[in-house]
Amino acid sequence: MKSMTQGCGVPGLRERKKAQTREAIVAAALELFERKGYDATTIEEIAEAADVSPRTFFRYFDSKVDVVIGEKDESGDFGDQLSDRPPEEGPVEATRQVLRSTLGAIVAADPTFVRQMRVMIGTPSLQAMAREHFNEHNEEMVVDFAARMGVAKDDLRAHIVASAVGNAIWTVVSRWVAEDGSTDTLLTMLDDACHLLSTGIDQP
Amino acid sequence: MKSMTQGCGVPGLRERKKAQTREAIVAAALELFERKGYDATTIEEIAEAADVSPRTFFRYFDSKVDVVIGEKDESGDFGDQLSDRPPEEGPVEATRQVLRSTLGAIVAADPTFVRQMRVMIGTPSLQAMAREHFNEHNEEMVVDFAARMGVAKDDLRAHIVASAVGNAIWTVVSRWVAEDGSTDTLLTMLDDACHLLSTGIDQP
DNA sequence: GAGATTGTGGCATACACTGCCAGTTGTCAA
DNA sequence: TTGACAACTGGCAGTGTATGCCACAATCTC
Repeated sequence: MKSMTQGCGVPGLRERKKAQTREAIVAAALELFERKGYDATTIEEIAEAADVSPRTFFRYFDSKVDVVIGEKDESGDFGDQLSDRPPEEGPVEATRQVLRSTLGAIVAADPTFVRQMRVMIGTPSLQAMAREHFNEHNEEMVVDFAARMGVAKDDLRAHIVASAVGNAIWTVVSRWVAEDGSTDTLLTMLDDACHLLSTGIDQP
Repeated sequence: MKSMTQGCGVPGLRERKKAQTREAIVAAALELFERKGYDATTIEEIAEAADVSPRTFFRYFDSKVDVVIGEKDESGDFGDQLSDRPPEEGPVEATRQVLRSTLGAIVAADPTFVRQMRVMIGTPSLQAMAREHFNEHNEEMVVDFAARMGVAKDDLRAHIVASAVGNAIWTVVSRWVAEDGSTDTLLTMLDDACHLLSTGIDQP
């Protein structure tokens, strides 16, 4: 009743067409967003450029922002990777180690990532949601951090730390996208930020 | 051509009516948001309850979220207060000192503040914007923090710190609104959070 | 009170988004 | 190959937010 795709191997014509349509919508949308701005671009224009009906657009994306934000769970099992880090590492250090191996992979795997980020950064009405999207794994962080810090899951401090770390990642990535593009720079910036948080902001 | 209000003293009937209408809209909106939820409440219902036309609603508020988020600049001259703190204080400590004297005043001065916060917290689609609203003074923090840290205004670290502090404030206030209500608790939570950030997250 | 200014309501419109229904296309089994 | 079934698609109607425009009414100034 469920999978009519051939269990393995070739995805089947229907699946391929779907992927194709999705790609067409993303490509058309990003091109328009970059050219005339996110707010000035209508669903109708995207649909027309992608050669589908507006109704179909909403079958692939729940909303206009989803084309830019979309793609949940880019980094798979973030929570698991975090809990695999040795317990003697502090919250910041553990996160930094996970990100060092994850972040580069994400950037490399998804060629539209940087373009999406640029649209997010360049569109004020999107920034709030974009930041929230980067805090997607916040809850997993809270759980792991609480364990590392030896406090309860609902302890204020675990939430403070998760929030600080999550938003630091957003700050780093958004600045990196705006200025540069090399993975080395990204990791250097990440180290900088983590060092600051892990050793204390007010310390000289 | 500008002020037809009597320069001083009595605000004039027109001004009073405007304030009255605005209050009626806020009251009606909050009451409805609390009773049936933010998303399930329409502008039309708010307008009807406040006894104005939907069109007039949009003359007082740019959007539905503005009724909840609105009221820019609750804490007046945050940037000035920050730069008035002695330079030997670190970014976190300086912010904490300013907030200790400011936060209580804000809460006390605006009786609808807590109700608005509760709606924000209880409405997923609002949380992103609410967080952003709390980062309203982010730019001022960046400028002051950069000076305290002896780095340039566009240095990554200044931004990281401002982001960490801003979101810590949001975390503290939102948890405080959800659990308690006394000013003492608020200040204790603030101290906790600041201590963590100022001395270093990964330090035991 | 006369005239200028400003607040208000109603109307038309644009855009995001959803439910519904009919028509087409891909899939699987006989 | 063919026919039944499921999934994809487009069009239409409708809701809700938000904006521009115009006429009318209330307030303010003189």
